[in-house]
Amino acid sequence: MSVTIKDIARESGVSYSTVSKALNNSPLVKPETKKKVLETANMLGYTPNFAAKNLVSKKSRTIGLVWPAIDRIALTALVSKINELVTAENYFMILSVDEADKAIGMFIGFQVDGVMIFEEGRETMLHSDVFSSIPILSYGVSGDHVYPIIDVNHKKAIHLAVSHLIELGHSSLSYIGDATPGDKRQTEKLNGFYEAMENAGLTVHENSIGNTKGLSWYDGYLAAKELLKTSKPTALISGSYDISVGVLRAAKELKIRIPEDLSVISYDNIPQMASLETELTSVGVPIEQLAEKMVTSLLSLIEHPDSINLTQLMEPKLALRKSAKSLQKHL
Amino acid sequence: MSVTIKDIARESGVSYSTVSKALNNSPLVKPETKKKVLETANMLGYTPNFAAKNLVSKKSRTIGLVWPAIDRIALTALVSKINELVTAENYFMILSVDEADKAIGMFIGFQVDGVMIFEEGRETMLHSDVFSSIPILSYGVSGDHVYPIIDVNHKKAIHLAVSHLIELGHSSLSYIGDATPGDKRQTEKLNGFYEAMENAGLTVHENSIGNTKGLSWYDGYLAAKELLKTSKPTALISGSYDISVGVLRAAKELKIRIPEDLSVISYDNIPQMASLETELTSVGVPIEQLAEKMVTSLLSLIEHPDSINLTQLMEPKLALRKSAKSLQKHL
DNA sequence: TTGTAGGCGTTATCAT
DNA sequence: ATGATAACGCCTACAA
Repeated sequence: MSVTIKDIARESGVSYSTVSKALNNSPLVKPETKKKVLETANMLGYTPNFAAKNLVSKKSRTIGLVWPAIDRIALTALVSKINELVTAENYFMILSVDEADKAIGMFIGFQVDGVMIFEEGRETMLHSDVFSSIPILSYGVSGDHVYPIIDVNHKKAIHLAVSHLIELGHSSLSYIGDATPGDKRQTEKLNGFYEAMENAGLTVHENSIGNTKGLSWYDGYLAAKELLKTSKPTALISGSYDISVGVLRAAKELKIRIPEDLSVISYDNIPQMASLETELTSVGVPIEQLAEKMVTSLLSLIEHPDSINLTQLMEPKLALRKSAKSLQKHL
Repeated sequence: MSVTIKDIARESGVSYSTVSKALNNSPLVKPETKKKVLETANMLGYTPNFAAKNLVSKKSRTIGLVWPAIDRIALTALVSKINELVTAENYFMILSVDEADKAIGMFIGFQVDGVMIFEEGRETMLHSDVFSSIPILSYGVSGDHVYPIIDVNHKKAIHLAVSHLIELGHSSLSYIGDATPGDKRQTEKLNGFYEAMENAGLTVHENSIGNTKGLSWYDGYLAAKELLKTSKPTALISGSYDISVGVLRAAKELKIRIPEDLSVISYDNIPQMASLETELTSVGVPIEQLAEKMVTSLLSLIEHPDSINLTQLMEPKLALRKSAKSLQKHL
């Protein structure tokens, strides 16, 4: 049986409504009373009951984050950053690794004020009544969604990568990534590649596209092995962090040195890029920017429920590391 | 304003207490009434309010997991597995990436039934009143804790690694890991190394121990570079997954091939070991076993609060992969 | 400045 | 089989 404000009230000889006020730092209570109450509260080891609190206030100052794919490590840094920002705004954040539907149901039950979804691959279809009952923001894929989305200009990102490689003197470029039709985010990247190549007047040979058919490192590994055996590009763009991990592994097995024999640029602008055996040059939106945008967007959605907040496209940047090298030097 | 059982009651022409019973599938309500209630509930898009529910029932069927170090990826697989098991037992799981104190305070506020802590490095000191008010289980370090701990027999793990390397013909072994005095878990590993070496009649030279002074890959990288330059072991044991990542990177820069020039065994028995550029042979408790043990322990603690549940030591296993090789072949 | 009372959404115990 | 009604812990008018 945990201690409640009534216990504090009894112990400190005031009414429990006074205790409530004192605990909430109301100006309506005499400083010394407040002090005494706080002391006995502390002494008794009081912890407020959110269930009761939320029940009456209809607010929890908590946001829920739906993150089913924790094994895809590309997002951990983003999660940490978001938690930081949310904390700074005096909110709590709780995570769920369940599927979106289940997680959101739970969050609503717990009376969170808003939820963020990390969508992976195909868009999560939510029951239409869900997003009407609570502010929802997704780090996901633009489309005809009913809830607002923070998305990345994927095409632009790939354009950046292609341009950089061309500047380095490459003309034989390959792309490796998931081309499963249902996954808009991934197909955007692939389309961006075709587009950028065409703009540059370069042709894309059929066997210079590697379809991983999945997003795990192993998918990347298999596809990279296939690709690097049949085709001999001087530069390769990889669709995600995890896929890049597979590419590195494949290259190693095939005794292809990076960047000496092959320049690689990876999608996903995250710190982990620097901790790979070969530091990967990458393109993507820096996570600080993403985090900032997501938090401010969701909080404004919570605090001004009327604010119409549609899809927002974030601008990617190129992060230079050690996996892409000028071709000239090695001619 | 979300829909409550009173709305359902009004809409379906029964009292709200009947609605409550119907929703909870009580046998005390006529099937047709139940059906009607369920229908209108569904029509209205009703979602139960946990705050209210928990308030009266004093149970939430939810456990909280404290996981401040999400950037240390060694644990993601464990988290997923735990979530799976917990779900199978009809519980929810929510995560927090805040510090233990804050996270637990929040969890208690949300009325979770129990909490798990992933302790990283130094032991989290909790206010003594915390763990008396809620079942707590830690994946942590044995010691004079007041709450139960699931720990790993770290020494044994290192012993396994050492024996394996000796069987492969190695006698010049090094250990690299965090030797910061405060961190019991890490120092256990180091002590295990000394012990195993002594048992085998091998001497440990001073410069064959690399102190990373931290647990990030970069710490491992720096220490490995130092170690591999000054000493020339034929085999190396690394204290954690992340440190191993750093070791791989250092070895690559120094043009040391694994396992041809150097055999490596890493601590941490997790799937990610197989996704590194070089698949690492490793020692540690398989995560399925850990997850299983943790979930059953916490749930039994929740359901039988009297069950005294002290520190439990899990037995590590050796997982053979490709980073450790017989020395003979290369003499 | 403090105390009283009503209500938040739900369950559980009574009556009916 | 159904309906009042009293909790659960807290907040917030309003009254004293």
